[in-house]
Amino acid sequence: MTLPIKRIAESTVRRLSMYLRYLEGLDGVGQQTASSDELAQLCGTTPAQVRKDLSFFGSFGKRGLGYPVHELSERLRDILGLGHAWQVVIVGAGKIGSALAEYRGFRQRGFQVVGVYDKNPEKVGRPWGDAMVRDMDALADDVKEKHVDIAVIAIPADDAQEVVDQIVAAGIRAILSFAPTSLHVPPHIAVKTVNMAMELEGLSFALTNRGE
Amino acid sequence: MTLPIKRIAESTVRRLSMYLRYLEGLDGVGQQTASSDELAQLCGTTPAQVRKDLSFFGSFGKRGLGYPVHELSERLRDILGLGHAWQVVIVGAGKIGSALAEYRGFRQRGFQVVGVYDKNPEKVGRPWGDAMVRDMDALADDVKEKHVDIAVIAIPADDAQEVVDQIVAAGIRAILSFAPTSLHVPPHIAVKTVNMAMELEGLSFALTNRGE
DNA sequence: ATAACTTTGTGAAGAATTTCACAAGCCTCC
DNA sequence: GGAGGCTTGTGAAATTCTTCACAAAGTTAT
Repeated sequence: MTLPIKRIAESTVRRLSMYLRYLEGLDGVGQQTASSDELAQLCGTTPAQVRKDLSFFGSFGKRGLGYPVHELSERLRDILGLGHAWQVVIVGAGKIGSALAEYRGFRQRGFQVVGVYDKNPEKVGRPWGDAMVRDMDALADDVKEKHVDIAVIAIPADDAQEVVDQIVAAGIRAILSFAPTSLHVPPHIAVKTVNMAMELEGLSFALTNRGE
Repeated sequence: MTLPIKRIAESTVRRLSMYLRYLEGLDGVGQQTASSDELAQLCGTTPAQVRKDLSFFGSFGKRGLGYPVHELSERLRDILGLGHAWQVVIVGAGKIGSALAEYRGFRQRGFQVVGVYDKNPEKVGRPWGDAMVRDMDALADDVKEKHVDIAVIAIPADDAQEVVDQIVAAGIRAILSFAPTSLHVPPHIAVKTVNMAMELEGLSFALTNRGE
């Protein structure tokens, strides 16, 4: 793969992820090639955007024909690092953690859940898929010993920063947070936050101020 | 409120939502004023960004002093349209829908869940909070009759577009989707999509290509 | 083999967003 | 009431991201 010299925009990465999803769909029904125009329509973007995004990483298409569906899928999986078997822990055994556990795409894509943690004694010890819920006290040690890559934070906002500090100290490398708070971490840690309140309020704003 | 002449960037709206969250916290502990610097640190952004964001809507601060916490909270609630009692339906009675139902901030902020729908006959009729799960067939009619504003889509990607088409025809105005697919809607409909796979793959990318 | 058609890859232009930097305003203290 | 210290509000600059537009290259048909 041509290494990205420039910093790649987050929006580009998000779109790559989307291209991959649709390419896999096309691959599944045996389609051989797809044009930037077709991908753009599927993903709700523009052909120029598709071509530009892909061009950061190399030139994968054939002029006059489009992109080879199967091969581009593989390339995108490489680019996105989906070849690895990332070690994931889920922190918080509530509904959100539960929803995540149910989510198939998780394991399918190489995200391997190696532990679920909760501080509530009633939940500790309960079965959870193949494993069981462990006590939060064990989290930091486990992260260190098992070289966990990613932690999914599904606990209340007030507890989140403290837990994050612990697992950062224990060597976590990336965090996906569902806690409605901004997390402070050292710059080498990758963080994504999904904030439902923010999304809803974005809709509320759109409904209120539309037509402007 | 000074009406926004310019189109307001989505990123700005997201930050407004975050400012509001922290301002409410400060208000709760009786803090009278907050500077753009303090807000920026809390929210993980820059003071200039805070001031610029707020300046789109008016000038709420006092030089030398900062922003009045309580008053700015109220203004932000107005701006974000959180005075309304938005009517919300949840489509899909699975784990994600369930997690949403559990989410307090929902009702707190004026989002009123008036119905939960599922096409699975086993789930239809089950209790759900105060109400019960209704059959998906009733969704479009209910949206029309009850003037539902927002639909939360928590069903598989393959079913999502069809349902969305129905409720758009029935007069829905905004959609929050958890289906990992891009939804096609007329331009006057507000749509937000939360895509867990995309977030995880963003982290995978960061872990793979960091240090560049 | 040629012509007509399609589609990529990409500099350059354009648009959007963030950051800078500083004048103006408000507060406090003496 | 004047000086000193903060902090806002905001044009302008810088940066980032998207769109344009077209040459180059491949395909298909004849």
